[in-house]
Amino acid sequence: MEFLISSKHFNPHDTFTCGQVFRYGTNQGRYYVFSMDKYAEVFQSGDDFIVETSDVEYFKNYFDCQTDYQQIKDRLNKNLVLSYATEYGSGIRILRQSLIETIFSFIISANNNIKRIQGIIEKLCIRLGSKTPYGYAFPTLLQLANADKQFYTEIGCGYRAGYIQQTAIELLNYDINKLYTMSTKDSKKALMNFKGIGPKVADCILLFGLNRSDSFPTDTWIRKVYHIYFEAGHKDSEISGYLLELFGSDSGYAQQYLFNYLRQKTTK
DNA sequence: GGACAGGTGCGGT
DNA sequence: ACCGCACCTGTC
Repeated sequence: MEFLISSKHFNPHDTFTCGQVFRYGTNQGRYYVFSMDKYAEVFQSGDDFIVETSDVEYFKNYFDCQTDYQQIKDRLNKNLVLSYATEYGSGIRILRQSLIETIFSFIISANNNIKRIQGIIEKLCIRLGSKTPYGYAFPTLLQLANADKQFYTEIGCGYRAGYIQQTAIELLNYDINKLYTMSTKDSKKALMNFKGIGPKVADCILLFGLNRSDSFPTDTWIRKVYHIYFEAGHKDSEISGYLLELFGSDSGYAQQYLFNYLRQKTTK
């Protein structure tokens, strides 16, 4: 089965390469992506992209199809830097991902590079996840909690091995649904009680796993953006607070456009 | 071969 | 609260 997304505010390259997701790739001109135990392929057809998947409803939500990106861009474009960034990454969508997958993916991402993160997550899926018709699923919480620390070391998690193992076990006895109903601020505090989740990782989980667009992950790239285009010499917590105030509930979108803008320009 | 990666935990003020 | 520092390890 398949459905269409207009290319006006979407393309898979912008969306997948702006750092929010790790299990994607290209094959013969098509993009493919995994999410938990689900899978989709994306390819262009005229002015649209076709999403081919066995779970249409899941991926319509995943690709944030009910959000009006024109309105978001109109608001953000009042800021000069953002007007360049939204033009540059016009096809970015914020993916509505699974909470468990974002929690563990972003613990792994801390002080790590994307290539290595992808390798670790792939091994994680192959060795712990269930087999599906198209590949291996991201492990369930139970599968993650049943693996020991040595396993996580073996697949290359380094000093994060203990964080992952501990957090998986603690989450087993935690009512994860609370995170959906709490305020963004309280959810962030709750997330930061788990090992391996600091302010940056918590913001990523809020934005990508809990759909809280009123969070602004401040990483090395955003720090650079801020110091180049906004002001110099501020601490992370101040940067995050300032940008959050500036962009409000559009913060998450602003963050992705800015991240993409600087990273693509400086790594090419 | 050393610095770098989408930071975090920990101990010391 | 707010620093400063050590930290696994593949990749360049």
